[in-house]
Amino acid sequence: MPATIRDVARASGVHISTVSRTFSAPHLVNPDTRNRVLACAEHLGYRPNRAARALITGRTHNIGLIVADIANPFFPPLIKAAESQARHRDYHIFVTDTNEDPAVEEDLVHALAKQVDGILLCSPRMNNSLIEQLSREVPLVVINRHITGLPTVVMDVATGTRHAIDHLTTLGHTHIALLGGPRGSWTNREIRRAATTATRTTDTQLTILGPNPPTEHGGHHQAENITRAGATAVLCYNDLIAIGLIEGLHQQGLHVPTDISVIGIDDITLSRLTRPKLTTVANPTAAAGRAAVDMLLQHDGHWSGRIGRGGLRTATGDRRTTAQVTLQTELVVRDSTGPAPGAVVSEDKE
Amino acid sequence: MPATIRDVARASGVHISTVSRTFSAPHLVNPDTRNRVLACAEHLGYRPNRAARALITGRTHNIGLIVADIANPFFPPLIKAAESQARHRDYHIFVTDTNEDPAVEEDLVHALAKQVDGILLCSPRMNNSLIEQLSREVPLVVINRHITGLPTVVMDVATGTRHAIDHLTTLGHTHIALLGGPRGSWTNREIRRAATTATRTTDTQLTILGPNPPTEHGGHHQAENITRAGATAVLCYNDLIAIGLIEGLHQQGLHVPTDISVIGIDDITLSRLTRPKLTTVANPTAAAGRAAVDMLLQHDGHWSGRIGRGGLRTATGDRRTTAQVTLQTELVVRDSTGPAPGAVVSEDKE
DNA sequence: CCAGAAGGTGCAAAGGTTTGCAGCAGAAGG
DNA sequence: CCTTCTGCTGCAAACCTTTGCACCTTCTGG
Repeated sequence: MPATIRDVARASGVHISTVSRTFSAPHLVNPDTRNRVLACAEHLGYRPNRAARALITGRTHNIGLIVADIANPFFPPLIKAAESQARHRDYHIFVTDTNEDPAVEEDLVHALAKQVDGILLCSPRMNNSLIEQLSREVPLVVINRHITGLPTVVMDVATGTRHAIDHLTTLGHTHIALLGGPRGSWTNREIRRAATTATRTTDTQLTILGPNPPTEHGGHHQAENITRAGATAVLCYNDLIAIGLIEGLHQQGLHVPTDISVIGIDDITLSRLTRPKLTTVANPTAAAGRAAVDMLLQHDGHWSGRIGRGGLRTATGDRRTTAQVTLQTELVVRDSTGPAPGAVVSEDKE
Repeated sequence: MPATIRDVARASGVHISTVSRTFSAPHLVNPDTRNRVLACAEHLGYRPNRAARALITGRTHNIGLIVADIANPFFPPLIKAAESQARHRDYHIFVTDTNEDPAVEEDLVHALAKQVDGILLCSPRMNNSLIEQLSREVPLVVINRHITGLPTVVMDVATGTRHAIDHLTTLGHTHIALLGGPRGSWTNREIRRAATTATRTTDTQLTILGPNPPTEHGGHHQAENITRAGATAVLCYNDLIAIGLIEGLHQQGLHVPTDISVIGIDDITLSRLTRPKLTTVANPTAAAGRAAVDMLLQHDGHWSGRIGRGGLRTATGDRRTTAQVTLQTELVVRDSTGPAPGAVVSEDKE
């Protein structure tokens, strides 16, 4: 039933190769012929069969996107941006979910490898050497993790963390807690490192609690430990944890920000809708999604140089130039942070 | 570089057809041979080329999923469930986003048609006749819309609406406002119809305001109109609108639920995290995602009956039996609803 | 001991497209 | 008028897999 290139060829009185060229290399065919072919194709409802095209070109025009948890509100904006960017370049995106499981990650890379031109690996939980190995099997762009020698897109969460700590110390907080994220997260390590460094210079005490699952439950469970530790301010691995924490503190009868200040990281939509509105380090997730797609496709352009008949893919040893993109974060001060209880803060806001 | 069926055949000393059968019809090949082949395949890192397979079988083992807005928190749980269900059946999912634009919907169906075995059309905004027409080009399962003659998965939002209205009238509310959703939404029409019917039997006044975009802004903007109308309770098209509305009311100095009650629909995760926690009609979105995948794949099974050599797809006129699934909704009472101001309610709660 | 079945394997065509090469016509240059 | 070039088109192989059919061997039952 579906019209093939052959039907179009017959209808327009040309050879199938001419039809093929009309679509994949229009400049090679006479304008008159081209228009005739296009008219016939339109009329027959012809659409190129991507499987057949993929079979011979070796390019599927598909991209894989692997995320830890689609339902985690951090990811949808990224997915959305990536999908949109890809579509503009005539690519489609497979989205898959690993349930935060490193083993599933590896399986998925393999499963997708043969039917995509490249994979966007988002906030991976597996270790670097495995990622490097996988990147030899299929073009990979890693998001939210820096790996030397691989194309990566990361957010400058270290600077964001520093700003957050500064913000808190300025408000007079001298004992800050850090609620860490999941094991295996590069971002988590960055935050811990940055927080440790930032508090060393001042007289601030830092209490680190974790790892925690990156969900509101993760934050909720730690509420007691926070108060027990005596911190007056908390920086959280992400907004979800922060929101769960606020909820937990609230149940203990503590008020945010009067009794205790809370800062999240990410700036998911949700953070503007809770009460109090969350102070947070905004991550440009949409930009990250777009950048990753661009990097993958730009690379893909490089790779697409055919080496003679059938030389569809480059040799594995190919050392291509890898780009590393770092995106800026921004501290967004809202209502969940305030002066430390009892602290005297000079509020010269000029 | 990537190993093909031919490499495996050579390595294990059998014909390529035997290798093929080892993977696609294992019971037809001698266990000894099979193991030898599998060992060689494993050793060579062979993975079947899906494009080639798709080319000859006509089945891509891919599913398209078209949603209005990935970033709308209603969808991710559905996407996640669908993806997981599909993966268990060795299918992958293309996710695309229409930005609430009906024209994009149509384009996407066409773009996806040739590289998927079927499409899940989620909360479509286009009209029924167009959907029916598209369903003749590619297997379609429609979610959140009832169309006679097509396989559909809907939530029984009418019953949910009735329960919500009952809940409000029981609390003594006599003037209820309904904040409608976007134009073209089947769910929106259902809610309006059910609300109108439910209020007619009692002495309740119903004020309908809309259409509104299904976002928190949509609700926020209507806050003034609600108070102006004088309603003491509001049922919203979805939780996002409800949350935006509460925010807007709050800015007017009104307190929820003391001054005014608000009910949402969907029960997105967020609804449990706002303050006050939202009373809402819970929709089983994950179940819907799974059901839709099942329906599509079951149908697909039907269709896969090859008619002789190369008869890969059924004729278009094929009148297959279509299933219609309706999932139950549930009223979840939380903190955003309470007695109408001044109303005397008998609180016999045992 | 023979007919027939059953189990396992090989053969080759087919699926829709891309692309290097060859061929052809007409134009440009000498 | 002959060459050379350019612009366009046709030819056919190749991409990798699936599958109907035919063939061969071994086993079963009579």
